[in-house]
Amino acid sequence: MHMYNHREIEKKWQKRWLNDKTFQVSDRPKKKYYCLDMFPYPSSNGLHVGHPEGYAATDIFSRFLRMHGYDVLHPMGWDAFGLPAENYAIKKGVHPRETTEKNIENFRKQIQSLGFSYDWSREINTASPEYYKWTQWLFLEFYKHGLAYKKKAPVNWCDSCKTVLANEQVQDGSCERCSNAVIQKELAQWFFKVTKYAEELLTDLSDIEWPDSIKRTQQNWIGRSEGALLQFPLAMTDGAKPNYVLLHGYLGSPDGIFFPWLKQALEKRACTVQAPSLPHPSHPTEKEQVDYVLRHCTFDENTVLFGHSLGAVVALKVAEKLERPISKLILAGGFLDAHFRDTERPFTNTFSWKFDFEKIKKNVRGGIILSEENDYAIPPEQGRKLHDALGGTHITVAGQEPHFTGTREPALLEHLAPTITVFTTRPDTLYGATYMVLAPEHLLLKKKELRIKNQEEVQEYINTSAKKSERERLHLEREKTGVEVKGIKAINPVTGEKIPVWIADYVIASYGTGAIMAVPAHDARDFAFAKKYALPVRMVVCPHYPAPTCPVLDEAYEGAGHLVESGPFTGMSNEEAKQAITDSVGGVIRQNYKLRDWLISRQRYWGAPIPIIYCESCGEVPVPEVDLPVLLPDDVDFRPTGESPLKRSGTFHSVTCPKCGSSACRESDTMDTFVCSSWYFLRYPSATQADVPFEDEQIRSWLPVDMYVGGAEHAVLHLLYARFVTKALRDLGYLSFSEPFLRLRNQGLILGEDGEKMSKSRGNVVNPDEIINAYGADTMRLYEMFMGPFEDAKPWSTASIIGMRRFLEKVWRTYTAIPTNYPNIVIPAKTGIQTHVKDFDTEHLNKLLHKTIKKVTEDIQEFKFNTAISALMVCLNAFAREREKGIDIPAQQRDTFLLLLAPFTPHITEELWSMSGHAESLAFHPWPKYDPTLIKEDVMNITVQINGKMRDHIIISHDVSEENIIKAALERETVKKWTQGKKVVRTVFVPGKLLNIVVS
RNA sequence: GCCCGGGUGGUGAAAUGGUAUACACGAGGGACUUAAAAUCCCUUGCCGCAAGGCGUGCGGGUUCGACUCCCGCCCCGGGCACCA
Repeated sequence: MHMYNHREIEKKWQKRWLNDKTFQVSDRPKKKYYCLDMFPYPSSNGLHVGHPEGYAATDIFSRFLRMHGYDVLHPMGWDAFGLPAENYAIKKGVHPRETTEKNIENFRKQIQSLGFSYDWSREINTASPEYYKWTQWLFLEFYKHGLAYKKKAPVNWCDSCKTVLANEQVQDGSCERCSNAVIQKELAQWFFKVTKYAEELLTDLSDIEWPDSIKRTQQNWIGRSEGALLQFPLAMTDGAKPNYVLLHGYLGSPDGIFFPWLKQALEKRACTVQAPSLPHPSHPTEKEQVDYVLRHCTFDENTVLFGHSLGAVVALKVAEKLERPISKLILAGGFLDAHFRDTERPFTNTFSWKFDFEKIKKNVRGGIILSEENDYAIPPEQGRKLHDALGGTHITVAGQEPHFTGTREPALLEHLAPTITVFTTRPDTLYGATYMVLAPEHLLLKKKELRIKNQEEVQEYINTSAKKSERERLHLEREKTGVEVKGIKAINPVTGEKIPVWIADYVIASYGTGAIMAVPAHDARDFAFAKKYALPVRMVVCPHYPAPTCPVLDEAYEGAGHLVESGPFTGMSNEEAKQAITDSVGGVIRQNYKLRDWLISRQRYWGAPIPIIYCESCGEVPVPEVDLPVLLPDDVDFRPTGESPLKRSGTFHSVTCPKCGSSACRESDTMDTFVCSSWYFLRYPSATQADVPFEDEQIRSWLPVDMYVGGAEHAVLHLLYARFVTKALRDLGYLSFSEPFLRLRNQGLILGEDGEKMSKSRGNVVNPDEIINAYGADTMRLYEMFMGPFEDAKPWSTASIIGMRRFLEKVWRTYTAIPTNYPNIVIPAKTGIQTHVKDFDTEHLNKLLHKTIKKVTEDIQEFKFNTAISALMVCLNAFAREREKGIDIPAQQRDTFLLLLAPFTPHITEELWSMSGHAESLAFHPWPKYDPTLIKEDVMNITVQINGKMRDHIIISHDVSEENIIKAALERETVKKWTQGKKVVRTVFVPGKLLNIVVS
């Protein structure tokens, strides 16, 4: 017999599990459970004590489930791309591939030294070409379906990391990685269309079992609010009124979709509108329709020619044939050839599809091309082609309905007539709107025809706010600033009143429409601004209606009430008025989200290259799937310059176009590493398959993930992205479920001994290797699980580990009969137990054991590992006391206890299990069941309270009635002492537990 | 400013309407030992000789009874941050 030697035992079992492939699962599970850890970034610091906390929890859970007969998929892999390896390369000149490989080796060794039951045959590495080939495939799938797109936009730029960042990676206006201030830069970048799933990402939260705090964080991040789009015509001090020619499309008419609404809105602005009904809308021919327009409509230098869908094609042809130039050409959902996304249309051969763009450009002074982002018929490149041919402005907007088929399309009106469109959650306060505010970046300010009188002042304000970093805006910007835009006024659509237009950076360009109607009486921010610049405050919602006078406001009133000073709506409740006022001005109710599309381009080297090629003649060309992976070249100078390092690799950068063969270049940005980690859980089941990213059958067998464990810091990063990718892949037909992770648990942070977050600079980092070496993996696992509630942050204490080690040594002693230094068995005098009691106290200890089974089983299911361990300790202490008395624990009870302990400390339990004569591993042994009849106590211990204070206990059998218990209680000396000379007012009896006697 | 989590012995913590402090660390005492370590036993919220009183951040409330529920505050931690 030996002393407990953790080094020997742990090495032995770890080796055996690996050699025997104990934890490899089959591809065809009978009863599946997918238990997943967030895979680590293999940093050069090695494992941190925070890692094993989550890994121990999933390991306990996996082992527990295996003992319940589940086939548990429990894999591990490496989130291996990322900045630290690259930064290290810059500093030390070691290639990131080399560092990463070394770090992975180290991580694997460390993780294996903890005896986790991973299926190592499914290990994945996101930086391997076998993996990132499929990350690139994912990008291409998204690209093909309009979920990946490139656009020029103001983006977050970290000048120290020399790369752009996603919104989710900006914290307090600073870079998440290096804390450098983030500035705004206008760059063309790749985005994933997360916003398409905003609503679903929000509502599906109710289907998953996640911590409420994470759900709430995601909810807030998605930031849905319901409001109205309202349009304010602009009144310019001079300038002629345009007259409009509106052309409908295939199967359309001037009475269809948005045309009546649009016509009315333009006429309200005192413009003339011609909206001809084009001949044969269901069998349109070019000649007939174009001639019809030329014959029936009049054109002059103030004409704005508008065409929707096929009407846009007619408009182009009309513009080509005009004799005099017109003011403007506006095309919505237009196209240049008859290739549609959905079906063929019958006018393919009745139009010529040849355009004289020079002539058209000569005949129109300006042009606007509007693409609809969810267009079901017109592919996005049509808008781009039109723009290439015509110039002017090309804008992709969200229509009310795909392909601008809503009955009201505010986006169109906005571009047809000078208009400010606002999003407001308070359309009920429209009568109180006394001024407008545009964000400094608002497109309207770029329009020359506005004839802004203080252009210089306005431009200066725009410039200064553009220069401000996010952080500056945050820190020195409680005080609002702004400049009035002189020379234009907005018209309040209900009062007809002309109100001033301001620009101010308290309005954010990227939210809503980038413009607001300011209602200072009912919005705190507008109120502060109005006070500063002496703008009128008009109260229109009063909480005291119908009081004759409303209170004078010294702050904004944002609560509910009834409308006052609001024309026909006066007296209506403000909630009702929201819809009523919106309708009366032709506005639309709309949901708005704070969520932005996910910016995935990174100007860095150590990531998956974006598989796009730019060809001089074909433009943007996706790399054909057969050419994947686009390999990351090794011969690269990684120094960050702000330009992607890949651009400087000649072998990588210059290529030939896969479509036409002419010279082209590759996209040189790489993908955000979060793209790699947004789908890795789909890969594990098919980890070794080279021909597909994930195999159908495997997906059906194993997914979705049943239990997912990791840190809460990913609440709006990884966890949101993975949900998005899952939904997108479902819509592309690859998956049949909508949520990737059914249950989620977050481990709490392990703090340093000083109670602060562990960090190198604080010097409070604990190295798990030393702990494992000194105390053993089992002790380490047990300690991390015993520290406190799994989800709470808790400070590390090396001194406390000894308690866990003592517990395991006690287990060892109890099972191996290795004597303590006690020379022989001595019965402690105080207990008064007779020496002839040599039998296991079956009755009492069996009860305790069965209570322990119940407690441990329930606690593991609820991730309450700390109390489960404490229950195991209580049970063992009782066993050990028996052993102290020289009494043997019967084999059945000994085995049961080992099985309960096994998920927590697998090495020592396997060893003791085999020493007890079991040939098979206990990893798949059925989990013990408890006997409910054994758990019941046969006598009740009733607490007796007097006036709610505990005074006495009575021990009494179950069959005694309440009445008799009260009687018995009142006869007790201790009770009498309190009831003497008092009257019993009432008694409260809790069966089996407590009796409260109320006296006065 | 808004949202979330938390505040219980010397320490990590347990108890989610019914005996406050299970389990563990630390501390003190004892047994064993030439001695130490290990082990085993006892004690360990505060005041008090005791009877008893007080006690879960603070102040109120609901209740026969509150760490637990409600209202108002204070402090600590985390997240969001001019989102119309």
